[in-house]
Amino acid sequence: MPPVAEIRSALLAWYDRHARVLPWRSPPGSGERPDPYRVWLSEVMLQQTTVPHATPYFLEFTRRWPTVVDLAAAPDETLMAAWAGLGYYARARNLLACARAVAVDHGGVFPDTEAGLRGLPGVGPYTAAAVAAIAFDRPANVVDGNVERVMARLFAVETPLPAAKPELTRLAATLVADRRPGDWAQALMDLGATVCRPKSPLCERCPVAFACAALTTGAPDAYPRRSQKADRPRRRGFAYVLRDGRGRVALVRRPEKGLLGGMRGLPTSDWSDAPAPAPPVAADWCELGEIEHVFTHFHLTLRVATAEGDWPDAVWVDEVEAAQALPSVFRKALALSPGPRAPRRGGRRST
DNA sequence: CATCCGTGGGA
DNA sequence: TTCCCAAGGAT
Repeated sequence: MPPVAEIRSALLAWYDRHARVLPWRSPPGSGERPDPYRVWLSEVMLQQTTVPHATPYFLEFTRRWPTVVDLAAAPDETLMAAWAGLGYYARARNLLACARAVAVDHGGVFPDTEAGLRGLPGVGPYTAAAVAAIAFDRPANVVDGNVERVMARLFAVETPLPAAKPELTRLAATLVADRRPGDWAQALMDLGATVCRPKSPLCERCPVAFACAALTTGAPDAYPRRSQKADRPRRRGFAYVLRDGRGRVALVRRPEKGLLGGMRGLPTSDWSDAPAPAPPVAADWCELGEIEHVFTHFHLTLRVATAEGDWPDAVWVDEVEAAQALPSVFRKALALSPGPRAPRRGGRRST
């Protein structure tokens, strides 16, 4: 049997000394509950996203929309533009849907239970547990990638991920208690982020090394076991930079669902594994080169062509503002293309 | 249960 | 260069 009480007190003591200062966090042991809106917003932004990447977005969002009711009133287009660059754009659509649900169905107040939170758009098992624990002091079992890794090592779980997930969740549940549930959840995640790291874990600094089964194997970084990854195919296509000669570029609104759903983007060809097709609109095209971009499940090689001309259903947007509101893949494409104020002849060649 | 969905930083 | 993957959720 693992020394549950010792593990808990050792990790909480460590957290009291080493908790990171983060804009959405209240100091450990302060007894001060952080604003549920800020906790929820930070948790959604941090889904599959690093703290350094999400932090400036969090500060800007809370500056522009101090409460969930403010956020609920934001126009879709404005919200999506503010999210541009953060990735996983379904999160932004769900964020707005969730804010509106809280504003309309819950009187602007977040549900204070895990079950209540779970029913909100974009709030899954992890986020519901995290908000319940951190904002409402509920003893929820908060299991993210960090916690899974810590459990896999602490108990030397041999089952590979993702199959091990239920087992890791059960193990994490054995450590949850009524005392300081919010701090406990954050302590576990901080430990995973800073000490029990995916690579090169700092076991000599670990407050629960005394109980770690993976450490005794001599290769703690070999946990969690993982089943083999599928390799990413490569797709090819065109992006089209159409200008009106007055500092504006043509953008299209992408379909609500699917890749980069609901975001504005440059007009493109289809992206397939076949060679990229020629530009479909008659114009004097100048090919500028290509960019590489990596999505979650495929590599993309995008050839960028530019011309003056029109495009079906395009909206014309000032180029500087446009770049700001675009997903990264289109920012790259736009950056490749010289703007009207810095004209450049010829194109770059790839090889 | 498998697949889809971004991005950027580090080793 | 290439590979890994980070505070997941929806379908």
